[in-house]
Amino acid sequence: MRTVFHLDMDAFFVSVEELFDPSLKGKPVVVGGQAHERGVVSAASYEARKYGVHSALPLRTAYQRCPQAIFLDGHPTRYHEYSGRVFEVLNGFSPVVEMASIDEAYLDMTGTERLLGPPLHAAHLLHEKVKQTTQLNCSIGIAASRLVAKVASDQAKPNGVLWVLPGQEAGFLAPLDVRRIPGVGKVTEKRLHACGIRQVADLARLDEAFLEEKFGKWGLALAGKARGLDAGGWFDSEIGAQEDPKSISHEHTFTEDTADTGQIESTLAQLSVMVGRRLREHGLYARTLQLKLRYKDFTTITRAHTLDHATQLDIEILQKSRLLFRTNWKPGALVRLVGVHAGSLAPAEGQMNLLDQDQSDRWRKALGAADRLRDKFGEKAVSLGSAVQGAYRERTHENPAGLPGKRPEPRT
DNA sequence: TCTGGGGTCCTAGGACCC
DNA sequence: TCTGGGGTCCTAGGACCC
Repeated sequence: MRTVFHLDMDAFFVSVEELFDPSLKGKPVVVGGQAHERGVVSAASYEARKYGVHSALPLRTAYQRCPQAIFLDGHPTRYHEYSGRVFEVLNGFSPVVEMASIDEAYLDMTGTERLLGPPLHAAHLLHEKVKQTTQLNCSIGIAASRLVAKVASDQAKPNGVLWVLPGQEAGFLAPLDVRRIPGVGKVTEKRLHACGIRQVADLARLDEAFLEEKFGKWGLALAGKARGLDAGGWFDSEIGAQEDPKSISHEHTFTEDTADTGQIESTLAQLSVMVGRRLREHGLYARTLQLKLRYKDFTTITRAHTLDHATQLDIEILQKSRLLFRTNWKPGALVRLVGVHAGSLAPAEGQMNLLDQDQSDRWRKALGAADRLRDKFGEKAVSLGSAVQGAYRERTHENPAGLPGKRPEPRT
């Protein structure tokens, strides 16, 4: 029998902000941007939640509901720093720790009893230690599966510990709304309601065949979840098994919708550089590049292209995403968002002829140098995209095929 | 309600191959 | 000729999570 902890920080971003500005305590605080900006709430203080403000709510709506709230842009580097501190504490409690996101983690506590005592005791020690080293509150769920531990930490909020005893899983879940099951979102909830299923108990009563017929592969997993099992999908994976990312992407929503190709393509250049850089950081190469385009009316298209080799080079990423943009954009249509996505990632670039290989090596060295400059002097040290764009223009003159030629040498 | 940005996983259809 | 069947790859879209 496994013992799993799920630890979730309470109102994480807001709580970190309060550490740096104690005057925020007890007030309605919204992290995510200014009240009039495009964007959504990243985190809301419990005070703000009383007015119906919650994460993912548009900032403008949050303002309508709670005009007296304090709106903050937030400090991502501080959040990462505190997330790291939490991780250090967790590492002292179990060798098997997995940060599931910036503010939550799973710990496999199986076999820690001799050292830390029974689960509830260990959880209280952990809760204390987190508070002591970060001054932040968290909630902890304890169960035999990841799924139930996660639901338990949710029920324990704020600042609580909840243990679901082995054998009690179904009973614990039964009275809860189906929406509490991770993976059941707005759409699935509605479909379940349409079938008369509102609580987990209703779900557990149904037979698997019915759920599979109605909801496919997902329905089958759902049947297991209703009984507290880590049935299928992500929850079934080992805790702490950290794998390479499967995709890397960056996107940007314009402050105002635009049909200016210069603006859109220079944004594509910036996004391409960011994607290329992340690929190099991970030592990964992408074979599929994808453009994302969202229009004024929010209709969104994605257009992908698979290369015959894998790449981590900014220019190649830009070339493809720009081509996809030029061939798929409805001319004149106002664009709200553009994105660049790299998929089919692998740790090597695959077969390439020697000439291309040589060119590719030189680019990689130059880009590595640019990355280090940015590390040292900040993101603006190497003008984003313009170097690549310049190189691209030269290249198109000399070499219309866009294949690596003798020049240009990358400018950094 | 005027809707971010970074991900994961699933579905479904078509191409292509044997 | 009126039509198979499985496997794999690619593309597009969508649900969901924090």
